[in-house]
Amino acid sequence: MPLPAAFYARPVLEVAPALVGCTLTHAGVTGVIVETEAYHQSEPACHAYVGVTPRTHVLFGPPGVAYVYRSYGIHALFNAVCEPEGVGAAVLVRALEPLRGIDTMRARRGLTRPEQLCSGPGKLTQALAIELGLNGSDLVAGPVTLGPRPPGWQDVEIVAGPRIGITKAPELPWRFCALGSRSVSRPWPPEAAAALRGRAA
DNA sequence: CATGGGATTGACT
DNA sequence: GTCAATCCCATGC
Repeated sequence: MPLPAAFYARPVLEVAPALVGCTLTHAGVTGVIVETEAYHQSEPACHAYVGVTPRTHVLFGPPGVAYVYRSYGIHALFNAVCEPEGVGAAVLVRALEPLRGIDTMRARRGLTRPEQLCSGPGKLTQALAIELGLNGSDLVAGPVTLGPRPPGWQDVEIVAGPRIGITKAPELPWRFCALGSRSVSRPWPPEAAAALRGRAA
């Protein structure tokens, strides 16, 4: 069963870490989310910061809807719209661990190693065949759906750090990663690496 | 209507 | 480490 729309109708800073460990499914393949970032209209790194425009109106619409946009003219980036209707906010999904349909992902990406198939926001949309036409689509009815944490991911440890690749509001620790995953887009913040070293091997 | 800047990736020095 | 590719759209004249 997909996550219900009410899951997304909460503060984006609650939803972003809650989505780590959950599944993302489209076009025959599924991955487990291991990295997310939160974006909110109150801070300038968020596209919704400029208010309602043709580009951002999906962000201000009902929660539980996909926001897909083109980055650097090349890549599609996938977000889940959050907060009640009228508030512009979304969670960017930055990395997955492949779970089902790995050979399909390999064919789409032209790569073999599982940890490289979805280890970045532009990579996972390629592996899942998520394109701009899915902007505004319903994440409960599909075709893109998110599901609850599968077995083995119930108690995933989550670490927070600064967001990646932005120039505005870079200080906010609004990036959330599954501690220990090798499929994240960039290494964890230093504190997280220290936490990893501190645990039993 | 012209311009400039990205929530990135992969190839190359 | 550096850098180009490539396109949508917000902004300003």
